[in-house]
Amino acid sequence: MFFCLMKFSNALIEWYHPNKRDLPWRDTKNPYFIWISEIILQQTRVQQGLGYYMRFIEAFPTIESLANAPLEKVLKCWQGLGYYTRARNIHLTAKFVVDEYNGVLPNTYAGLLKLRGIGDYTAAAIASFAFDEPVAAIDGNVYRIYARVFGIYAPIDKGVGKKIVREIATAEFDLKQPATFNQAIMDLGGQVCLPKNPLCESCPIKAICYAFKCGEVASLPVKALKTKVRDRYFYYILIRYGIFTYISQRKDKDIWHSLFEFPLIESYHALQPEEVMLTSDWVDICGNGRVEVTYISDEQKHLLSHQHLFSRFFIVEVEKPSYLLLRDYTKVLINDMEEFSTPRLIERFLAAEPAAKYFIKGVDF
DNA sequence: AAAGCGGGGTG
DNA sequence: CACCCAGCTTT
Repeated sequence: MFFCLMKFSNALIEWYHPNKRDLPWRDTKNPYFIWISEIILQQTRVQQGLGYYMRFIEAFPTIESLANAPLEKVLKCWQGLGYYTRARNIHLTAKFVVDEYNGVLPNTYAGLLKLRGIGDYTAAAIASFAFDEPVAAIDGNVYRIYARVFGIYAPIDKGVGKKIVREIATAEFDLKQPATFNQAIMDLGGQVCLPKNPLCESCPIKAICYAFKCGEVASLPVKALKTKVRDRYFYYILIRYGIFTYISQRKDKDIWHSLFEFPLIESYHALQPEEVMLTSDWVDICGNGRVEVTYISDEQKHLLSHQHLFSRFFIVEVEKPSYLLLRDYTKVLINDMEEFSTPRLIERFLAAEPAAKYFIKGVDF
């Protein structure tokens, strides 16, 4: 048994040294950089996170610079990455650490775990990478690898399966090289033990892998939870009031918390453009004065993992802003829109030809 | 324990 | 189309 336990780590780390990915957050022991990288990489592929990481530490090279920045600047840096609560929490925690801990991040798993936005995995990752604390970091890769290697059929997205994997991960963990072991097993998951069509022939631990030996690779790991997808219909009103438009910031308990958007009419079933323009919301937003609709976009389909959004953009010139716009929305220069963090859906429309022609530059009549 | 939260890559 | 990604927080 002991022999078997040692073999896992040895084979893994022997594979890792010549095959490790060269990633910028691996060149440092700076806890701040490692923390930022781990938050960015939550539910995010390394390839997608790389550019964001480089831009983020360029914009906020120290925890103090992050703490002192306005939230809007942090969100703008996060634009397009998704799970925007991460950006809010990273900012909250930076301020907290600067105020309460003199700018020094906790140097233990237990201390890190108390911070907002840092859960079990992230605390273990930072503690092992930055401080060499011997604690197993268990992410999606690790669940998959142990479920396959040890033939765990308990769903890894439920309590029992997680508990079993945690026990195995603790037993297999290499106490002598915490950082290397955690990096190595995640690299194996990211490069070899892939969710679909894993490269088993190139795997350093295929000889001890239950799933490989029993032909169960495609059936493991087991997942129980299904995310159900909801349809929503978004109709955005891009007001043109001279060189100004109106925007608002999204509330919590919904998608895109804290991001900026145009006045929105939401429906739970599809509406034709004419129907949108007959709603009371339309009247409230556009007012009773002279209104000219200069552009109506095609329906844009925007897919989130848990919602399907069907949306349309209306560009509307108004003579004077409605009471609702004055009361509930912020007047901004159209040319300043790029300063605000917006959902990808809006970012894309603003970057497209119709917006430039009908909204940003205006219409010649 | 389960649901909610983005966006993009991949087969 | 479904599934998944260096998960966390709230309910």
